[in-house]
Amino acid sequence: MSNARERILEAAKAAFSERGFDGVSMEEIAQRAGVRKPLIYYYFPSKEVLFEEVWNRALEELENHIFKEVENENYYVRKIKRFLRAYIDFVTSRKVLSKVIEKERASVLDGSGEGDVWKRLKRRYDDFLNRVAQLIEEGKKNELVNPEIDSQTAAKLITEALAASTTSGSVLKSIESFILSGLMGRTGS
Amino acid sequence: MSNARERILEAAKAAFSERGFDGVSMEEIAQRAGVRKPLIYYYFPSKEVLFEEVWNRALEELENHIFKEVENENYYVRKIKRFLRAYIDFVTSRKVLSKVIEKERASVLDGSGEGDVWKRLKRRYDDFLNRVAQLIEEGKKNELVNPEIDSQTAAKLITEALAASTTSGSVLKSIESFILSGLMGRTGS
DNA sequence: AGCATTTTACTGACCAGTCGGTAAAGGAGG
DNA sequence: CCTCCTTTACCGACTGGTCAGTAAAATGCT
Repeated sequence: MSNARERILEAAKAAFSERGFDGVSMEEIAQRAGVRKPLIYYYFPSKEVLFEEVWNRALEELENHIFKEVENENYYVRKIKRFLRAYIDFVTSRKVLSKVIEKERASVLDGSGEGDVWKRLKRRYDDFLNRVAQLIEEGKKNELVNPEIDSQTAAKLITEALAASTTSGSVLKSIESFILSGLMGRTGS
Repeated sequence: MSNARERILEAAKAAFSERGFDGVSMEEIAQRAGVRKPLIYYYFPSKEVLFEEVWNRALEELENHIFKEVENENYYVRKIKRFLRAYIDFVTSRKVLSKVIEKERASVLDGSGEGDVWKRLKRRYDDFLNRVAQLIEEGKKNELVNPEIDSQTAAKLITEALAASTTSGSVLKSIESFILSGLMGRTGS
């Protein structure tokens, strides 16, 4: 088993999280991995594909962390609270991964990337968003989430908002109650 | 009065909004402005400073649009509703400007940019964030906003969430009520 | 076992092209 | 002539990516 490939991925993850896709050169990744640049191309056909694997791994870890915590809980209010707590926990404890996503989400989502790779990145993120939307939809069926709220929009809004909360521990409770009230409340017009 | 400078800024704005700071070359900006590249350097000392002016203008327009609508309203609930509506209106009607901000906000905020310029960009954005936080603080004084909520965090969260809502018209009401409930509600733990 | 061959993991040297940025010289109007 | 705007021509550094080659490990064959 080659650990060079893994070291490259690790270095790429760190680099992309600091400066984003365009801000990082293959040479930099190679140096951080303690490897010559052509070796990266031995394992990955292009910079884009390398980023794709970093991106997919980040989303997979995020999904695992969040939905594992949620699936064995049947009472919806507890479920959504667990979801929020797990999300916040992920963002604060796995900052590197979170920043990879945060830095490129805007570019991935508005689909300005022209190659196949960027389309796949977008699909992957949309899948994640759909799982969150499904969770909200479930709350509407249980009549615990405001039915006026569009699930897709709420999913986008919540994930975006939570990603921004890399702030320290004490304020997290307020984030949680903020979103919770937003979902359930009915203060509109 | 030279309109070349203005054409350059306009072209830069459009380009940066599509591909972000690192994704755009000075040559591309020059071509889109119908100008040779060195002319950009006649008006702007560097790519960073050019971006700085685009960034500052975007934030200034956003602030004007938002706070102009708010300042002559004294009843707080109407005030915050106007704020949200103006924000959503800006995001949906001035998409180019919104995207400039959205694409670089993560990089600007985590301060990985090393030069003076990036520090100034961050300061500028923090100022904007503080004005939003002040608005929320005002709601706490009027006992209309949940006092558990940290204003700074809420400001970050709301702006981040609103920026993501480039979706079409019908869902905007639900975004508004979502955030409104989040601010006022008290469903926490 | 021992030898030959293929595969794996890796590197130095090097592309062609692009990057941000510059020096110097027009061209136009006063 | 001078000053302001604009261009032509160019630079060194760096970009993503390629290629020929290699040490060592795995495999096949006898």
